[in-house]
Amino acid sequence: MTIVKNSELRRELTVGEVAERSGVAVSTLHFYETKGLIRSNRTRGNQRRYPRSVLRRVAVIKVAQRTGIPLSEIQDALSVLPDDRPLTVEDWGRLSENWREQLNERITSLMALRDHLTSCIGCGCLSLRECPLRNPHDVLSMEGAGPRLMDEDSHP
Amino acid sequence: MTIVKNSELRRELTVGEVAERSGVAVSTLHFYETKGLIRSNRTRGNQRRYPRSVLRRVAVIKVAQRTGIPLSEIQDALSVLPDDRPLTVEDWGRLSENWREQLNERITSLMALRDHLTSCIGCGCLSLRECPLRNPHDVLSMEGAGPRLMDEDSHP
DNA sequence: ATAAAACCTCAACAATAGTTGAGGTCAATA
DNA sequence: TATTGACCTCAACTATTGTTGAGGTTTTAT
Repeated sequence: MTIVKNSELRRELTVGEVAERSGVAVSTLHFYETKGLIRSNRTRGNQRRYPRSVLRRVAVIKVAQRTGIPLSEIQDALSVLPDDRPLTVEDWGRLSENWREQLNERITSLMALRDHLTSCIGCGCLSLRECPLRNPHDVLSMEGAGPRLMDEDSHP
Repeated sequence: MTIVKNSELRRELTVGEVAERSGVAVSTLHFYETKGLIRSNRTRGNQRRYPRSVLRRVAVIKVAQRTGIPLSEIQDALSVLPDDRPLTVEDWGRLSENWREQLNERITSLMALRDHLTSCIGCGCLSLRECPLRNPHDVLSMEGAGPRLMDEDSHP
């Protein structure tokens, strides 16, 4: 237990403090600010000062990134929230419900891929008509314009 | 059923043909070649000609990409394989076993995240000591230097 | 009061995964 | 043979997610 000095109970945090406590680099916090993901107040000397709620905001950003969501979408989602107070249960619920949905889709897609990868060890990816990894109407078609059907004559 | 002309049974494919059949852009094939992922023979006029096996190679690259593996690693894996003949069952087995392992880890990680996201709707991410998304020794510590423990005093 | 540590902006750079365009050549068809 | 579509190289550009460094200012501690 460290003794907490009075000065450390102040309401606002410097970038360095936010960086240390959130685990992201100072440069990243600057970057997030340019992207509109976080916001800061400035001292008269133009230095950033953050409300403590920024820590939770950064944590949310990191969680969303881990689900594979790009910063632009995170920004969209966060933009409807206040950035001057901690999230409420309702705030968080709206965010996470949406993200959980996307995450679920990604997981489902990856699991399908894994299963096909597993079964394709058996087929050796040699059988055109049976291997789902080589069939445009199965997994590969799930993302963009995937590989097309290949000819049987490409076999040895 | 289209009638296949004799000239279409030739052994080598042009970039345009590979692009069309594999579903990737010509520029991407050029790019893959600079990265050592595929290789081409050249005509006397310096145009690329590919053995048909390149189609399977490109398909494998696309599958690996979907699992989240970067091109550099795909290149490493493919570099031990011949690029002048189709993959055998053994070739494919070696590749996919390794990639399936990585894919499994990603899936496991994302599922843990999803579960925490779900349970955190209930906790509203307000309870510092209970929410695993905010605890550095749980999920967040699984990838790099994640967010650190936050103060209780960041609550309203 | 002064020095050190932390902060500021802005531009450039890094890695990944490509795409686009300019300027010129090759090959297949009429 | 002439033309047209496909091809060639190379450089520059796109987007994402940041990091690094130069040159200068503010804050904090002694």
